[in-house]
Amino acid sequence: MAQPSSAGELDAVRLETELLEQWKSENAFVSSIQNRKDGAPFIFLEGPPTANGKPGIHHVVARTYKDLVCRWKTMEGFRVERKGGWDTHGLPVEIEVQKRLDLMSNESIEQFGMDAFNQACRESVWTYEASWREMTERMAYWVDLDNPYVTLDNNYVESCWWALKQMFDKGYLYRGHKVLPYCPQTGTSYSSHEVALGYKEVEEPSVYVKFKLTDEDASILAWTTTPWTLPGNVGLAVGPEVTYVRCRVKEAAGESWAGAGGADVGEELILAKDLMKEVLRHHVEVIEEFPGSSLVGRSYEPLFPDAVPRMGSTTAWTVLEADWVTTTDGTGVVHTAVMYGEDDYNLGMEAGLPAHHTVGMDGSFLEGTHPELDGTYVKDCDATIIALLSASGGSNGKGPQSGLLYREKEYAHDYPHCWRTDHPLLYYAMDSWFVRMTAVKERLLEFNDEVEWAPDWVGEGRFGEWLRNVKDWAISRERYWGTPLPVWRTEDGQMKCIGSISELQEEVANAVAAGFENPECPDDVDLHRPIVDGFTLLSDDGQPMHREPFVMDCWFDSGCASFAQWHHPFDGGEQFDASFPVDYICEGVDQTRGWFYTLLAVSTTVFDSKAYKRCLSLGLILDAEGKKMSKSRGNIVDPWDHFNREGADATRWYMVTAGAPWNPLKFDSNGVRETYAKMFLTLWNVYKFHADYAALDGFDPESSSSEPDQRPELDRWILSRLNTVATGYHESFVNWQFHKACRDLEDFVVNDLSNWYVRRSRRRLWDEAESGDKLACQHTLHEVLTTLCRLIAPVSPFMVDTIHRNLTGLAVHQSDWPLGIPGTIEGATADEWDEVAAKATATLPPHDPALEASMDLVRELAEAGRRVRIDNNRRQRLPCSKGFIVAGPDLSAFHDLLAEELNVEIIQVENDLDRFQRIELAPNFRALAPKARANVNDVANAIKSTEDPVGLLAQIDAGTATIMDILIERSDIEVKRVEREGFAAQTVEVTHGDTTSHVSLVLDMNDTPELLSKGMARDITRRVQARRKTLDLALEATIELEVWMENAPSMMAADEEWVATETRTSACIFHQEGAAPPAGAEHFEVDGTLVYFTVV
RNA sequence: GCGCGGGUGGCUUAGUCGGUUAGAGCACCCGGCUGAUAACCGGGAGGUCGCAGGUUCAAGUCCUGCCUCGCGCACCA
Repeated sequence: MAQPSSAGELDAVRLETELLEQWKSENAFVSSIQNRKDGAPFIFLEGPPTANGKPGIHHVVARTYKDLVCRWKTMEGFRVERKGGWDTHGLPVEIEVQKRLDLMSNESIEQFGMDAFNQACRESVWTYEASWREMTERMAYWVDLDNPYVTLDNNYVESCWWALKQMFDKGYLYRGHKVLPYCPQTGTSYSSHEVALGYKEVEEPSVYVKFKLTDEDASILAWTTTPWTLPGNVGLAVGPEVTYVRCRVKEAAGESWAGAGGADVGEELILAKDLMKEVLRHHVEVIEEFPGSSLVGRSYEPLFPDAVPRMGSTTAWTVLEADWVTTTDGTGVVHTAVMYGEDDYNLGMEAGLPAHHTVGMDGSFLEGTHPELDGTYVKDCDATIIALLSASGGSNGKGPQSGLLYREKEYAHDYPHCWRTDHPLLYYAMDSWFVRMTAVKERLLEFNDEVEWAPDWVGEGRFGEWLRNVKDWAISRERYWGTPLPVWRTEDGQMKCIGSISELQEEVANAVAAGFENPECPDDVDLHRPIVDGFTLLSDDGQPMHREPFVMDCWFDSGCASFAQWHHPFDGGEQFDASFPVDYICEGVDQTRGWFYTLLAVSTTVFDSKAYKRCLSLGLILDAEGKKMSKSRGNIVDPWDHFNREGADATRWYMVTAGAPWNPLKFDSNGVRETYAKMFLTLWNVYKFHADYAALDGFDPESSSSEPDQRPELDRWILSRLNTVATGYHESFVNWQFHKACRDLEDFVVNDLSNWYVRRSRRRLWDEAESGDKLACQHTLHEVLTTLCRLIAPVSPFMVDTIHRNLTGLAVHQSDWPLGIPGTIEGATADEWDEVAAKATATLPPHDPALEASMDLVRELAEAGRRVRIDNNRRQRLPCSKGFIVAGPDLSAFHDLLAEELNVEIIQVENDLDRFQRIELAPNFRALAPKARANVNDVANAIKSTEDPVGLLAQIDAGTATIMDILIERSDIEVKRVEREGFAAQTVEVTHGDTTSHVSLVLDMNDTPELLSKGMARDITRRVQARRKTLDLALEATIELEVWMENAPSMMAADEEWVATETRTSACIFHQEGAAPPAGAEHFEVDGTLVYFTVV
């Protein structure tokens, strides 16, 4: 049944695309889960991507890490359901549509019709869905895209509403103001991400303004870069610890005064002491110094008396203290306009300043601010404001003769601009809804502590830092396309939060009964705007309630994914209970403040629980130059470039081995190429070697057997290596060190398996007769390859499936993890690796560390042999009569192998170490340093450079060795044995546990006629073989060979015979020395011998 | 500005508790080996381990400051 067929040449792309078809027809993904239907659940939650952009290689990276963990856990016996998801709301979608329909302001959207606009958004979301699906399938990310959760679905929205109502009922939801960057042209406020897109350096007038104290003839100086906020001024902030001075102007300013403003001689000004030089342009005398705290409470004249009503505030137009005030720029006094700065707003709320707008949503001054300003766009008012302040007496008529402006100064700084219209943004206090995250801060921190973060510093550091500074979450957006905020409100502020469709229907019915007209509210009412805006509800005291006209931050949507994907609590109770909190999530580190946070924020406020147990936070993907990949930079790598060239296996393997998952990955296309050539081509060729012979011989692993402990050392060695590598691989997986796991495994495939085991085993399979040795090799290859396939499968799922199927008849993705399947054990949980259960089900071959160590040494000696030959100018094919192994462990089991590798007639063990070796002494600094202290270097040099190491060692052993009055003991030194000069030898160091020994290899360089003949035979053979290859002859084809030689050693008959058989000749003639070769004969020269030959 | 993570030959990177010759891969050069694959083996060239101080007998590794890149936060009068 499981008899392998031979493997063809590798065409990775074809292999993968054919396999995709097969998976599809077999429904392989679904059956891989059904296969584990009785397994313990391992819950993965997909972070929903937005499908309104084309997927790039960076998405492939994230999906690889998601996929590999899910596949790995499935193989371990867990049931790993993977529901796909789509994030479909939010500003990015709206902007995309606005661009397409050329609707660049809210006004134009409303003219166009919110209904139609939202419909366009709804459709736009799926623009690239097909691309995503194709990418996802091609890269073999197994996720259920046929039943995904979609944030715009009514069910999903209803769950979000329910969640919000939980918060509302717990008192976490409130209505307030937030100062946001706002574009009056588009009527839109922006998230910080969008603001970051639009920073531009601009030069603007900044002004130093005098605020005249009411109770004395002095003014406090304050600075601002936004003169338009001055009419809104209601306070001045000073640092309580900062030192301020009051100073008097002594003489008029000089000629160099530039711009408006000024001060009268004798006028008194107050500002931070540190900033006098920076700010003042007059000669002044300091009258007094005092801390900021003594200014607090002083009141001053409003600059624009009518602009802001007092509204009962006792603190308006007084000096306030704020610890964030610094003296790095300005005057050390911060002008505070409550509605137009975040600090200002917070301070204003704290101190009870009037919260009153002087600027409308259209960006122009409101009526009543000042006759010369009213109705004008604020950014056009700089000159007017400066002129008003500069007038004698100033804008309020209560200032000094010189006016209220002290100075103006051009100021260059970065300022946010609307990235769509290029207009400067205004920081503007807007009505907004908040979730009181500050109330649950301690819980957030506790839950975060329970999460296993990879890497841990993201949890403790970046995310922990964020949580420690948590602010209330502004969840409302004045937008159209999103989950509507389900809060209805009366004009006098009574509120209702609706948590379900049925509740909405009930409330609508009540309202209708009370006589308020309402549209129909069927079971499948669309929960989007503008439908929901149409409902008028009834307050408890009979007033009409209208919906707060906001949609929610789309991050709120995705933050609800853990339960909204099941339509909890309306449906899917079981699924939810069984899958919350989830076991594993994985996204880019840029989600720290995004999804990682909102998931936790929602679960904490709604369920008082964490949302996920493990979180893998991935590093950013950079291009080959180290620049972040982004659409705007145009440096996005198209994954298909690689899918269509090296294939998804190589692409995925490359991404995992290129670095730790959390490190930034510089995506290098050459790296994918290299991975393909090294890892996958090598693996394929090993497989091909096995499969071709297995097919030829009709090898069937089930109908023959070969006891592992009966197999040759080489087999037992590779099996033991496999055990070691697999164990380490698994260990690294558990520790999230996927890169390390895969690098080590790759090294195993290339070095141990291909370059040693297969190379050393080739001849074993040439045997045409059925031999125990051949069977041993075939069983070994079978075991190694199938185990490798299962280890590699989670990372690169294609080629290994093909191999595994051909060797075993079974799909690799239905098979078990070689280290055990604890997930299938009753009572298992996904929370930790069950050692006992794993051990009971593991299928690894026996581990033999001693054998591995011996083989290591053998390989080192083989390499040493090649080095010896190069140093001594002896070609590799010319045999040596003897090779001596000096010291070291018993390697007699490998002597034959070594003799072949070293091309020597016989290996001998030399017991007289001193015949080929001498000793060297080296200091052991760790032991020596505490004794010798500052003299350690001198002592060390004395030990190193001793003329007579043997004598010194004898003294040390006798306890009589002192250097610089320090008794040198055996533990203070290391004894190294190295080869003696004058021998063709190399010494290698062997570490066995914590002891090191030195083994030398010595080659006998003397020639004999037999050796020369043998060597020549090998050179001829090799040339003829190369010729056969260039002639593209079949392996079993025979040739007729003729050879002519000049200045050759005399050839032994046995060697001529050997050449004849090795090169598969039907006729072979060695001509006498002196016979002339034909003109076209191929020829080569080796060690002074000229050889000609013809192949027919 | 604050926080986190980096900076090691041309490129990508490893480097444990501080231990005296900083290790690999790619690319390059020379040589070898090969019915062994786009492979392999040996050798070579290429490194002020970001800079400057400090601790130490000894620093890529620990400390301080600075430069620089990335990310995040705060963006401020």
